[in-house]
Amino acid sequence: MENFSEWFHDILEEAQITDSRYPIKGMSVWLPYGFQIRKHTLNVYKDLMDVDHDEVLFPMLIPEAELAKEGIHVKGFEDEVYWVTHGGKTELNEKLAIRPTSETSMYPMFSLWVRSHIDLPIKQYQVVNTFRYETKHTRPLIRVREITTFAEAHTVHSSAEECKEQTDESVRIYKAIFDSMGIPYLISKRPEWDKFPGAEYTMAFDTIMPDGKTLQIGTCHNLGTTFAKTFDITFENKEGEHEYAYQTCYGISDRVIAAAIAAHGDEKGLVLPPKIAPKHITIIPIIFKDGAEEVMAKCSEVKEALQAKGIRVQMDTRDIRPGKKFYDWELKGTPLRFELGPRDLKNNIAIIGRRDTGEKIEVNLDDDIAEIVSNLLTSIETDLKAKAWAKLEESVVTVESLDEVAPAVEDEKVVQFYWCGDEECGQAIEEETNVDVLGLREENIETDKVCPHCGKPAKHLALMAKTY
RNA sequence: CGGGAUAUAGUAUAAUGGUUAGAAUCCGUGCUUUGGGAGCAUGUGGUGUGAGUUCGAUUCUCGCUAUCCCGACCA
Repeated sequence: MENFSEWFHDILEEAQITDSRYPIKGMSVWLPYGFQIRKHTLNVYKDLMDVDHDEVLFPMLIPEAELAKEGIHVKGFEDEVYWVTHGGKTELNEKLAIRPTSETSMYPMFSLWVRSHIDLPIKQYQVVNTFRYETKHTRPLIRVREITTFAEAHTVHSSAEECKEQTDESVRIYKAIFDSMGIPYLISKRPEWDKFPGAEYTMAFDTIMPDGKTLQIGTCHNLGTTFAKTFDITFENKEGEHEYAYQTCYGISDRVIAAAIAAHGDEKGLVLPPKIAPKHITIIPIIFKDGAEEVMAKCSEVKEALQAKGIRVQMDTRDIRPGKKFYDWELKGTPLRFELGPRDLKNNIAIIGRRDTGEKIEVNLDDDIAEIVSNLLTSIETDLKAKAWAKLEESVVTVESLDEVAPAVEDEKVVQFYWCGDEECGQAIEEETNVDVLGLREENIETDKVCPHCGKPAKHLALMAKTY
């Protein structure tokens, strides 16, 4: 995969994930196969969130006055908001923003809902589309103008400690999501100048794409009382005093799917982790004129047996040569393939092929095939994850001087270095190297290293990379 | 948003200021096939959009839209 950009663009079309020919820049269509992947990804998300969050749905339009209330926040988004200015031919008295994110849509309502500490915490999430007028070159799933799958959670708490705990918990939830899809990640605390507009601090997940650039795939923001002050979210505490509520928000998007595709794919196409694969296994009957009925009957029997055990199974009965079917499902990334022809039937065996390793396993038709398949799916999940993590770890190199940054980045690496943590120094480093500081991988550590820019004692381990 | 390039069939492409825009692939139909991308026959389908130059524009010029590369910004 020497040209990731091209590979990614082609695979989305060939595997029928999205059709990016929709005539608006940065907006594309989810095709049935891609939609299935998206659905299973959302199920992973929802299963984890539903444990102690409530799913809700807020309106997409936000009055200009609400959006403008939080000065720092609005400044972060002002250049990328779409506006609704007319209703039919009538110009609206007040422009309506199409949500670029939902804080200003949700928090005025939170203000009405929160009265006392009894009402807290509130933990809600919604899966919606959001819109951002991107000026940069857009890229399906990675940089789009309509984020079709914006899964955002918002919580309200009665103390700063609880807020901090929630942010830690959010990080744990996101780890679980990425782990179940085998997506490797780097967690870092974003630098001051790159945190979510209005947040106290931002914990971010970045993955490394095959071209060495990082992709932000999830963020957890501790909002403190910034938004509570702006939107007047107050509660009466146990002592009968009114205080501002503490909030967090955290979100993931379509990019998770982009990351899964990029993390596991190969020259033959997609390699989908079982959790999000539309089908776990494709049964390919090998049909000749003679014995076709028997082969089909056995295949159907296997299909039903697998289905009964909750395995997502399909049978490819198209009247084309088997080789074509093999290529098709390899391209689409189905984790397993089950081949059965007259010759096998005579020997009472079948072949199961693994998409990730190409390995072919002979099974006896009297064996518990559902059991074998389940076990294979589990090892595929484990192996994909291990392979992707090994690649990520290989991609991170430690540097001691800024001169080493450019060659490392040229070599498609992410660099980590010991840093003093001063904002001014960080900005200077970004300017000098023309590489972004992702953030702090480890904070306030004991080290005798010095900052490669200013020479002051280093306090943190920081990450730098070319970013998407 | 600044600099550069591109736009021909579903896809990737060839050609042309003037009769009917060509081959591939894909797709449809028929027959023979089917253990790693089948063969033959036959058929459908095309110059992004708006204006200008011109007797005549897919071709030349400009705007718009979209796509690709580089930069600033951003998730």
